[in-house]
Amino acid sequence: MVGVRQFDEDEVVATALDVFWRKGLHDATMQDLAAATGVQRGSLYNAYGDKEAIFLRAFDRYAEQFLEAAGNALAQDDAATGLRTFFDMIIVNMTDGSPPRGCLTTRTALDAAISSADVRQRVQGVLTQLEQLISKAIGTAPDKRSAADATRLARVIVTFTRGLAVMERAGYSRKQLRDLAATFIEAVAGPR
Amino acid sequence: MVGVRQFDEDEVVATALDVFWRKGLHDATMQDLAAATGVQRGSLYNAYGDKEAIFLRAFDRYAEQFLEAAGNALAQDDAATGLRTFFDMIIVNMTDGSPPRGCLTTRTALDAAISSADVRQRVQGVLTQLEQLISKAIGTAPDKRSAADATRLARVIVTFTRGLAVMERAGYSRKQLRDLAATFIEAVAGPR
DNA sequence: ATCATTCTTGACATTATCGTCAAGATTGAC
DNA sequence: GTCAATCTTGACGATAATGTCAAGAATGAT
Repeated sequence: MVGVRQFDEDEVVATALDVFWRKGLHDATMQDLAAATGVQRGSLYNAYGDKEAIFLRAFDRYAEQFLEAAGNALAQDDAATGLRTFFDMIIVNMTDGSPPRGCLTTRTALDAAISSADVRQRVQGVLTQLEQLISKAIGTAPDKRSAADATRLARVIVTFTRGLAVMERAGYSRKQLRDLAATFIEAVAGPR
Repeated sequence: MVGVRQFDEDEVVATALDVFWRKGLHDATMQDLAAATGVQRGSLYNAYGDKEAIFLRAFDRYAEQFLEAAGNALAQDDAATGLRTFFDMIIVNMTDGSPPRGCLTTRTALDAAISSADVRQRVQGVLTQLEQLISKAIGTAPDKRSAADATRLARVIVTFTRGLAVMERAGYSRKQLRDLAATFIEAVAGPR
């Protein structure tokens, strides 16, 4: 390698993630990314090709962090406790920052119609993996749910987390989201 | 009135609704609206002011239709049957068209960060009214749920419908959404 | 120390959208 | 039939974003 890259790629991707999280894939511009990272537009084009390529890297980083956090939260002896911890985690995740950034996966999913197949695939990937994590967590509960039931219920839970993300965008507070999650858990996992 | 408007306002708003539903507030352009309605851009500006004003009219139309349909669906003797009919309705609503248009309220909510207070208010209005419709429907169920419980549960149900809208955008089919809704209803309203 | 390679920079061309406006067309009222 | 008010039309200017490129800067390899 001769003319060497003048910026730290990891740092750029991390900063880009922050920009995309706050503005969304569609609304974040290359100028936004250039300003936030301190790397000129031309250099970003040279290094990555286009905006979407940067987004994919940033999103992969996000997905990895998110799924790891979800897995950790769900890893409790008691499945119900795991679910509560998990919901706490995702609610903090989407209400963090000022103003709150919301859920990047959900925001990206809603842009799906105008996004590439690559982007859609990443979104589906996160949802599928999340479903599997949840299914595994509730499937190993002491009350021995059937595998089929666990899968179906896990998908319902994933769907509800998406609903929370929408409610957050609609203006619901962290406290209201927690109330919602508590009611949901009680209704779904409680009486059994 | 002297120089009279050359187009049918109702028709224009209806067509605009279709455009916004397919493309979203953000992505639909005045050119799109002009092309779809057959009314020149300049005339639209003259008649309505700007894109958002047209959107608000279209959205009001949508909200009215949607809430009426929801109310009808929920109006069943049995609350559980009402819920099932209601979920059928919203799933058809969001998977209709080719390609499916998704849920306009949800899509608009996700644009909330970049929308005006007026737009945000409409979204909240739809969600609030929907919550009240549902609360009323399940609150009058024979098993005499407490009013507080009905409100909380209604909000959970609204949240789940938002989740379904996201899942639709993520690529889930009408059939998959129906499965999800059935599992949800069974888990929440079934065992009691 | 020099070279060849890669990165960086700033400018450029292109495309798209917005909102405005003056000139012309239309039409209800008289 | 004429008039005045309103609508329509097409062009205009401004702004913003995209992606490309040639010239210059930087640096690892020799």
